[in-house]
Amino acid sequence: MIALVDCNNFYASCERVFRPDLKKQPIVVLSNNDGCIIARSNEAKAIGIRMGEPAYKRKEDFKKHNVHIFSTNFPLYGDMSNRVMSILRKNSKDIEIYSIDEAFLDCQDGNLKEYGVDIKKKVIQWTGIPVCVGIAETKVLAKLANHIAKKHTKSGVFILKEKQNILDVLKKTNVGEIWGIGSRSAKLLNNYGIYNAFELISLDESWIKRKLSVVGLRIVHELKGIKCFDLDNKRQIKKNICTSRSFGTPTSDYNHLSQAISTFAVRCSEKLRKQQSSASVIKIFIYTNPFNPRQKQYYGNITLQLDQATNDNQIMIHEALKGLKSIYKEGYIYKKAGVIVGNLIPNNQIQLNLFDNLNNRNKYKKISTIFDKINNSMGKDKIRIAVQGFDRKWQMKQEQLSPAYTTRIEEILTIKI
DNA sequence: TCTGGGGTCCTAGGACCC
DNA sequence: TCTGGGGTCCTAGGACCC
Repeated sequence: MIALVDCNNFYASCERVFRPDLKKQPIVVLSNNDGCIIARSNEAKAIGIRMGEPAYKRKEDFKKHNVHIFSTNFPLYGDMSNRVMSILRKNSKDIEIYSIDEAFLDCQDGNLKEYGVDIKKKVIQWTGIPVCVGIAETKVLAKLANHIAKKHTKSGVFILKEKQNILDVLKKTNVGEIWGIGSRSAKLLNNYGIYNAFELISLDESWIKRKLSVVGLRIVHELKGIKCFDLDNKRQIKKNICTSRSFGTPTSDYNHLSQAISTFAVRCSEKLRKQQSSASVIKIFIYTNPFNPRQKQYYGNITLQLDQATNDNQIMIHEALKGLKSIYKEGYIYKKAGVIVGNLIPNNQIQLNLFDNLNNRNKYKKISTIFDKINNSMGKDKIRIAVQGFDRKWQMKQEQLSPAYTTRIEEILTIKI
């Protein structure tokens, strides 16, 4: 059996752990740049605040209902996530950490209800984060079970096992609510008169394959209790890595862009070194604000092949700026920029280039290692390449940032007794 | 009237997830 | 004034091979 443990309103719950005064209060967490609403407490959901809405459109509701607003605080959420996951790891045979706030657990077919309740109790008691648990035979069904646990149970635990029970649930599940069926596929199915999961699994399989490809067919199999997705416990190695940001203040200044792009290139290199791989291609993009119809629009992007796969700060900056130079156009107001590195190769499998004209790669490598050492202990970008800049006028807005309670010693919680 | 059969690799675009 | 960031997988079609 597979259990899906999913944290409730994760980011909002993280903020609340350290602000017990906000119990039962509406909370929202905003995306980078304080742009969109990306997490809501139950109270905020009840007001009708939707996921992904631009925050400025809800300003009045925030005021009217006294909604507490937070900028994203990823160091905090990442750390809280690690705490939750370590508890789950200790309480299961095998675990797949699927995202920052959910994990699939391999669980014995014993007293499942007791198991789920126990996990839920431990996590809330040891971290302060409420979770729900759904248990079933396949991942897709476990997802469904979790959904029911969240919406329709008091205990926050739901076991989806008996055949008749499953069919009843499928009849009440809209196709769009199934994990892996997105809005496009849901619309397509609706057009053919298929509305719920039971109707979906009753269809001819060759038709499903034709319309929804093997991806859809696998989902249908999983709904029928046939396992197609195994627990994946070692997917840490990424195939692409991206660092991109919207700017707090849009800019047309080339220097701002080069500061941003070189900083993103360094971020990508750091992520590469962390997973011990190197990139063979790098893509750079810059674009104007697509939501502003009165502005001249431009989307510039270029992909560069590297002579030899690398994860070095300086080489990556060099290539990124070469790319930026070729796509930059004067007279546009840029809102967002980013760097994507791809064709990632494990460091010990890099193909050397016969015509490599960079004969001091080892020296660069040592410098990057030292950068990591200093920045890991002293703070991000404490030591940096000059072109990354110091004034950082383009940096994102985070006006409602909560303290990094668990990862920065000077921001640790003070308790008065 | 009528033109084979069997492969690989790469890329762009679509669909999906959190 | 004001709209996030980071991923994965699959397919069709092109270009190529014998």
